[in-house]
Amino acid sequence: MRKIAESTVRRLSLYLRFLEDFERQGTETVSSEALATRGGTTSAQVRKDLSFFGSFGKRGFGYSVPELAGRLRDILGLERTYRIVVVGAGNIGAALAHFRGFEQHGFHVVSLYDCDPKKIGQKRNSIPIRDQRRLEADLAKELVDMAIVVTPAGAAQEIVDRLVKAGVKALLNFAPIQLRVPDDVIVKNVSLVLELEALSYGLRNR
Amino acid sequence: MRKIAESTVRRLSLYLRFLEDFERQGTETVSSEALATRGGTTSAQVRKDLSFFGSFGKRGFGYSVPELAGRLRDILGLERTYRIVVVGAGNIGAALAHFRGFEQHGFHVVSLYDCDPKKIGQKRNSIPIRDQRRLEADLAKELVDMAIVVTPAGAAQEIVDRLVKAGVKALLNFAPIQLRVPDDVIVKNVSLVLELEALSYGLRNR
DNA sequence: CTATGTGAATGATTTCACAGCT
DNA sequence: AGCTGTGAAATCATTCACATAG
Repeated sequence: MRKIAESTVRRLSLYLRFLEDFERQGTETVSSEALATRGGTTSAQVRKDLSFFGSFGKRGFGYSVPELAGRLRDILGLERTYRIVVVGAGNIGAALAHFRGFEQHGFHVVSLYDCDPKKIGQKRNSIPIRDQRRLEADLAKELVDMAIVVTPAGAAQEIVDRLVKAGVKALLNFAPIQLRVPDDVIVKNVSLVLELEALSYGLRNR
Repeated sequence: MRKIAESTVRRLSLYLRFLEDFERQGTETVSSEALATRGGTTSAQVRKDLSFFGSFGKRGFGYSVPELAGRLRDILGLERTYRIVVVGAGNIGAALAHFRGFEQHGFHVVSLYDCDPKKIGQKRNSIPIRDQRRLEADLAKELVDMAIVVTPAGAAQEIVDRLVKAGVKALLNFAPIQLRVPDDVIVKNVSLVLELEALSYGLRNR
């Protein structure tokens, strides 16, 4: 498959969110223009994004909402569910455990990991908090697809090395460091301070 | 000022993070190559990013760590602190209240807002939870610079309309909807499901 | 001699505009 | 008649490569 831009993939995910809304409200058909307006982009952009993967619409008509949603789920690899662990059961880790959006979209948080003996054995939203030292043993029994890293900065790289060694190929990193991983491991970073700094820049320069 | 790419601004913020590390460990001097390696980019990219704003290095030598950090803070508008409110005192809102990174970087969370009478009046990490209905009255007394929106999807647009009307010009949105705001209001979206879907796409296509 | 700063070249992404289906 | 799908054009971002300053 031809290399697809990160920005395109992110927009596809956004289009899928809109299609889910349309599905819920029973809308049958949608035009590229309608998706564009909703997502703050242009109809040409929507059509171009889709065209990398096939042609899913009917000319003069638009797209079938359920069909396009299905195609996007297929493209994004969402026809299956994913098993996830969250490493770090602090405030953010616990909040992630309670976040319903993950489950609703097929991302199943199977376990939290922490090193605080007071937390180990507890649950958050019925998800168990396990001893971080058991990570390798647990993953060897049943591998997970993705890990969310919400440890302090100092612990993140070591945890990630262990996750990678255990076979995890996709990471969502909240720690404020740039992780070093092999080429076949995908990392996405979430940095709230960085987002606020981008807002700060924006406020100042306009 | 010439229009600067979003991607450049985000990298500047990243460079600043690295410079803060260097400052802490007392490193005096850094090269574009060192910053590049750290951030997974190239030295040419680093120099180009900086060149949009001036020339801060010494040829044959590199950059003074404290000086470059200062310049970046200045460029990003971080020579001051910002007052922030968090709307929605659910799990994520509470986690944000406990997040030390905000305060450390000059983003001061002054208040949480919620509509649940059981939560109103409580505190999270000594930040008060106030009645959402008081938003306008409070902001009229003392305006905030930014708001973080962590309400359910259904409530987000209405809250944002009120924040905008009250004069807030910068929003960080966690709600899974595309917000409609006037042109002079900046919005950055954080969508964890979108990040996981991007990981899903990545896992499948390599 | 070393590492910056920067035009010029290359590469990537978005927009345009219209032919082609339905 | 209307909206998609798509090459071609335009714009935007990154990389190259080297003159220049310390």
